[in-house]
Amino acid sequence: MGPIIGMSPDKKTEIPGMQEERTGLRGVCGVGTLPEAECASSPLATSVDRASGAEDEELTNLNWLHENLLQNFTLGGPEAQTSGSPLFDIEGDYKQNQGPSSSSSSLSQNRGRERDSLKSKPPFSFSLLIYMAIEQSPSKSLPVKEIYGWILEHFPYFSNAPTGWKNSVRHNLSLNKCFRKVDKSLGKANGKGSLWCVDPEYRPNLIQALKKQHFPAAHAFCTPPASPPSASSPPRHLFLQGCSFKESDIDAATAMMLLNSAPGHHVDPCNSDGPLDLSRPDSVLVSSDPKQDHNYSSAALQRCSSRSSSSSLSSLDEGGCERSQSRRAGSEGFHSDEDSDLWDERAVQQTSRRPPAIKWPISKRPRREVKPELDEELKEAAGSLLHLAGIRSCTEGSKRTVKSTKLNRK
DNA sequence: CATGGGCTAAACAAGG
DNA sequence: GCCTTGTTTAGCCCAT
Repeated sequence: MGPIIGMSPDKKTEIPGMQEERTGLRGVCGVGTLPEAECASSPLATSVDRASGAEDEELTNLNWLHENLLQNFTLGGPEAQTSGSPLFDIEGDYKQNQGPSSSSSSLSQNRGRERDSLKSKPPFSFSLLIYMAIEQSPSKSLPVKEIYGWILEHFPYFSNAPTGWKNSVRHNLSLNKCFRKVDKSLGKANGKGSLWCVDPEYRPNLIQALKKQHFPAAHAFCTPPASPPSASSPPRHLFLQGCSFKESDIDAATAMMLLNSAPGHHVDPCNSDGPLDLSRPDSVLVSSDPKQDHNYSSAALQRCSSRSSSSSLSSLDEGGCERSQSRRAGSEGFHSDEDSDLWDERAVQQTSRRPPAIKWPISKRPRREVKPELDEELKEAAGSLLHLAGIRSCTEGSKRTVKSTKLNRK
């Protein structure tokens, strides 16, 4: 598939130590302390790779993760909230939890973390960065310049980085089928450049990419919960490596998408509070020219029928193929609002390891038949995802820490 | 080892 | 002419 990339830009520095760390910790976290029922209630939790059995299934439990990990990590303390600087680095907190004597110098540690955050790349791929930026915008569409601005604002790393990252951003926007140009007449009326928005049909795949960045890494923190999960209040801010988010930031968008997938909870991000009606086929520049369907999309089309969802990219394939084919069948542009919404539902269900053979008849499937319990489950899933933004980043920071530690040893 | 994902760099065109 | 934006290509590294 293609466009979605759930990999971090700094993967080159963080990944090598990941596997051994994960395997090393897996033995620790194998203790079955995770509540099972919540796993079933979270569509997202079930989407993680569970091929290795019950142990892994327990590890993918979202509620266990955020209810325990977030208790251990200071996600959004008062200091962090006021500073608003991207200083979350799980290393410090992780070590604080490991060691008894490190809690006295948290202020200096935070300053050190802030310095680190300026040096280290954010744990998101450019696709996800763009996705976050766009989803955070009120109109769910941004010009390139504002995408730059958002990235700079949330990831100060790039302010000191060479300008090549802007090229990468543009490259992603152009090449990644997840992003679409908005018709100038409907969007930015003056000035050059177009507005860019997230293709609603690819949104679930972006979610999954984001998710898959979250979950596997969370294994690194699979320490048995020291205390039973409590209904602690969720963090208000999530401080990631290299960036800071309010809870309402990026994963609020993600959560909103999950909520969108819930029957009766549709909030069209492109229509909600902006003038753009992206559900209209004429509101988005979509070319049927096969020439434009290059690279990612064409690869996606080629692979979509054969590959399993072993990666976030392949998962995007699943969605992209269907849409690409439908596009080639003549339906240019966005699906109707209902179509994309239905597709979202299907995507969420597919991530829930529903047998892939099931294909809902789009035109016949009842919409808006709200089952309250299902609705609540989806809401919970959205909430879980909110928390996971911090958790995954915690693990990224941890992985980075472990890696650097090993390098230092060498 | 092959394949694919992701990043980076570069060139080029178009428009302001 | 310069800058920004958008597209395209190529190459590299890394994980699977």
